[in-house]
Amino acid sequence: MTASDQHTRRPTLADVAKAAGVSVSTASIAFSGSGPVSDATRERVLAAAASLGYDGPDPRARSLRQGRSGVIGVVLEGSLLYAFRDPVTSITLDGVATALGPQGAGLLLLTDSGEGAATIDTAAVDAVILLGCSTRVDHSIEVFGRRDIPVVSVEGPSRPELVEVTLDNRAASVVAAQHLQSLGHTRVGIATLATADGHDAGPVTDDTPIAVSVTRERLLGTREVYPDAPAWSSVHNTPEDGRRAALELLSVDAAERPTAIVAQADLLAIGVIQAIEELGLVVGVDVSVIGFDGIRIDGFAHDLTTMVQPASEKGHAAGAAVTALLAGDRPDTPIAFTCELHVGSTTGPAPTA
Amino acid sequence: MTASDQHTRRPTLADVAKAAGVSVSTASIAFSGSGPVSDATRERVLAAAASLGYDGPDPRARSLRQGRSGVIGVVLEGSLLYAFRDPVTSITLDGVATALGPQGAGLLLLTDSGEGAATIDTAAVDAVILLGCSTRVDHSIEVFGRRDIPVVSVEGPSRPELVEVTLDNRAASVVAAQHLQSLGHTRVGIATLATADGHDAGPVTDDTPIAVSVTRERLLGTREVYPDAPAWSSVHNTPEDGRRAALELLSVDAAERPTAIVAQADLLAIGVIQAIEELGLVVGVDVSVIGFDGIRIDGFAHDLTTMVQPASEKGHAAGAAVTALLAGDRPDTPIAFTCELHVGSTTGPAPTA
DNA sequence: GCGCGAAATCGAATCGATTCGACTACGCTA
DNA sequence: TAGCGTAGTCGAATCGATTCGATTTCGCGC
Repeated sequence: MTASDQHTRRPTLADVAKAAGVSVSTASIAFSGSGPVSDATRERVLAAAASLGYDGPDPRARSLRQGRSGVIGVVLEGSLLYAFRDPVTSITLDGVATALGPQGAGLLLLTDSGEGAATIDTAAVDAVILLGCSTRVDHSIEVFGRRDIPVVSVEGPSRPELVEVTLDNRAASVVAAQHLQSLGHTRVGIATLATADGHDAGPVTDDTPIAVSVTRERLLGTREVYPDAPAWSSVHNTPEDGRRAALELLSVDAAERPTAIVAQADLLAIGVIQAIEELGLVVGVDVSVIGFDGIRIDGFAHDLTTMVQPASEKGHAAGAAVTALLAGDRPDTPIAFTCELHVGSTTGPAPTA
Repeated sequence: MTASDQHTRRPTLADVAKAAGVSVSTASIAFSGSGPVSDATRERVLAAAASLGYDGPDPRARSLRQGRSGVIGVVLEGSLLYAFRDPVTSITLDGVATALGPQGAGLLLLTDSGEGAATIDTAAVDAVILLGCSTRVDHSIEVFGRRDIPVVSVEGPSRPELVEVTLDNRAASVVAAQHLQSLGHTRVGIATLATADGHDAGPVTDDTPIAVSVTRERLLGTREVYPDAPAWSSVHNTPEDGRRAALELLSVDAAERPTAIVAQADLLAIGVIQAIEELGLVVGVDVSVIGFDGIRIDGFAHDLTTMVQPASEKGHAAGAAVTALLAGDRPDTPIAFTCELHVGSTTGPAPTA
């Protein structure tokens, strides 16, 4: 090593140790605090570090040696744009962050879509949280299993080796449907979420394969009450897609037309309401609308009837589960959450005509 | 190593190499594709890997050796909850992700708030993108500089060593104010974003120190046209905070009352409108409202007058800048974006009374 | 005054890959 | 047939820390 190298190269712990006149192991201890060091030594090490411009151990080296990176992977369905457009995702993620907060683990965003698939198995994560993913991630789950990386699945795929955080999607959908039933509705239409990542929007029959568990469970719940209800799937959880679905469902003879629409998500419901109004119909009178999620939509004109889910708690539970798993405890699984019916002004008695 | 260890321990590249009867270096090349290998050898290595359940190189070891982790840090202001509640953040982040997409770099979410501060300097990131951060991250920027970690600041702090992606916040705010001026408004109130992370809401005078550059620039722009306009700062960019700000600004004698309110963000504007309506006034008639951002608010009843900013492009530029920096190119800085005035129905002529 | 345990420090092994330089063998040209 | 370039392979160094076991030093009780 020449003198000029010393200017170029970033200082390492070895340089600091040499400058402080101690061994590398002692310097390491002085930084990490694991093990006994005299105050004098520690100060000497820290002083040497400061004068060399050393900012602490290289995280890469540290994580190799310790086998932990301090990073939790969060796998989202589809693109970030659509993932975060749904407030439920943000709120859940915030719950995760708060549960993880104290340790200050970083959250690494990953998606289960095409390109990212290379990354998802490649990332240096200590644990993984799947947020509403489809069966597409099955392969990755196996890889994580072989690597002893704990996986928490929030309303995602179900497998024995992973910890699940669940919502009573099916039961809640039954409650929602019964609410409509109690109002006298007999003809309802269903606006579903995506059946599988990358699939086009279109009619959903009993034979349609559904890879996304949330979509499947909510549909099954509704069909328990309304077995023959026509359903139309969307690609994204957005008002635009909900609007399109509603237009499809409502474009039939007036005699056949649904008097109520079950939307599998509030964002879809917003679009459904928009479509109804475009058709010159009155929401809650001509056509009732019930959503799912219970998000607060700022400045939204209607008080949406919906199944309110505890998104923040869900995220918090997922974060806590990760913490437990990393500590060696295996939490009881599944960790189940339930929804509550909120009756707003978008549902009303079935029109008598 | 005993036989039982082989069952416990995860296989390493060395194990694979031994099983395939090749050297570790050859096995490495067979996996990474860097360097010549005969097809026969590669197949033998891959077969050995498959039979041992080896899923590719350990990312920790790889990143130590290569000095790169494939992870880009994204530093957000405040908590994730509030960060993602603003659609601008999500959209920008998605822009970043698309620009980074092909390489499949992961995005590591970091916040500049208290606890995370330990993490932010500790994370193994190849580059960092600051999204609208305050001066609080100044120390971290220095650390990144010493570590040769490129930093891109999107509407964040400005320093010579970092690449900046900017918005014409000040000029756009002038345009917004001039729009009100052209409508005859003389008394306007300003609902600002947070002046500094952790600060309480309250009046903003010329002496108030403002650590968040976005807040400062937009305020300066408005004050160029309306030097004496009273301003009230919020803590979070939410309708609730906007509503409170509006109630503060409007709770004066009718003669003194602003006929228009400039909100520094659309989410604030929504709350402002809500407050106006609560007071029994008519938006766009009694009190005009202009926002900033140009987000589409699903199902929102009003067509908000606002300065539309290219959030996605901003994110994309930031991602592209990171890519360039990592490739060794230093992009021209700052990379500047401009806003456009969208005139909706929430602004109208100043009341003549 | 002797011995013992704890505190402080050190040297060396280790984490699991990538990469560099060296070596072999082979095919091609003159 | 001698010479040369290249594809293929290997061994060893390296990335920068943490951690284990050993060694030294010191204080204290008996």
